[in-house]
Amino acid sequence: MSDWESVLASNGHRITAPRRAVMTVLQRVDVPLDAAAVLAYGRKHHASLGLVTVYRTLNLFQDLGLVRRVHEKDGCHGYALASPGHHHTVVCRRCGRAVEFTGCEEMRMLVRRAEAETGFQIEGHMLQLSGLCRHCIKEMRERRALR
Amino acid sequence: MSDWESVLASNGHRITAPRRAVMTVLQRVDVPLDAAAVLAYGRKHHASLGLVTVYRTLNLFQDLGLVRRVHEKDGCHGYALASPGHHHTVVCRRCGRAVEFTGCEEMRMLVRRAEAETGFQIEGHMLQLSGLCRHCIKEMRERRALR
DNA sequence: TTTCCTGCAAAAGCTTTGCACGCAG
DNA sequence: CTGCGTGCAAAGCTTTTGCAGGAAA
Repeated sequence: MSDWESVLASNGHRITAPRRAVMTVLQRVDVPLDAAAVLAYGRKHHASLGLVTVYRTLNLFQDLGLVRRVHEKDGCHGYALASPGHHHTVVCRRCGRAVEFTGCEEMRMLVRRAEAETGFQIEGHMLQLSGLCRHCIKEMRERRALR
Repeated sequence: MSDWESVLASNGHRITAPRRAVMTVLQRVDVPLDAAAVLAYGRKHHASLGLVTVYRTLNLFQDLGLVRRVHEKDGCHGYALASPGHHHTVVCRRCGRAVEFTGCEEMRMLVRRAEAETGFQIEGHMLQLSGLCRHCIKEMRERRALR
């Protein structure tokens, strides 16, 4: 039984074909997908998959912490696999690839300053970096070389 | 002519009553508001304000950098006034108040590490802190004292 | 006067609900 | 066997588009 399956089972949820299909899609694609995209890819694994089930499954997975919403400048409805625990996302501005990384000790000073400046008692943060992924850096370099 | 009015004017947009109403609302409230909320408050300043105009105005203001979308765990459709330039938001998890603060020199090390770990060439970031505002800290302290 | 802007109505998306059937446990 | 999970249809929301009248510059 894989990791996510035991999370489901131990919370009293069943392992079903649609849920497997959704999880497979998210595991194989590292770009955040919206519900419609999960449906499209998911049907390759479970032909009768329905959009409603995709929504319900994504919501369930999100509640269980298996999946995470990725916020983009516009329309923040992307879902991506979530590694357990606190972590951050790096999104490629060109192709949309999203990679996670952990650790944020470096932010301690910043948080302290923000508390002093705003009077807030800070408990958490959401950090998302954006830039170009390895792949796109290479492609842009090659394209430039052609000229 | 106030600051935001010159931004509009210099970009070839007109200063109108609905736009003034929307801007007034955002200037007076420091909680991120969605379109419906802007409409409700805005009607106190311009009774005939319509929802469609609110959407169009918020989109325009966003394009001009006058207004900024605030992302929340669920439903990221809050709009708040944006100070010019790069800055971050601190949101109160209890009352929703949002305050901005600037500066992120402290993140340089983190960004460097993320680049090394992910292979991305990082260009920007979106940071949002959450916690309790001064106001809510006080209220919770008082409530606890009552028991 | 000339456009741009507005508000209404309607369309277009996106997400959730209701319900009967089917399958996991 | 039981009852959770599924898929369809339809409802519910949020956001955008089309259009004619009205106001800013």
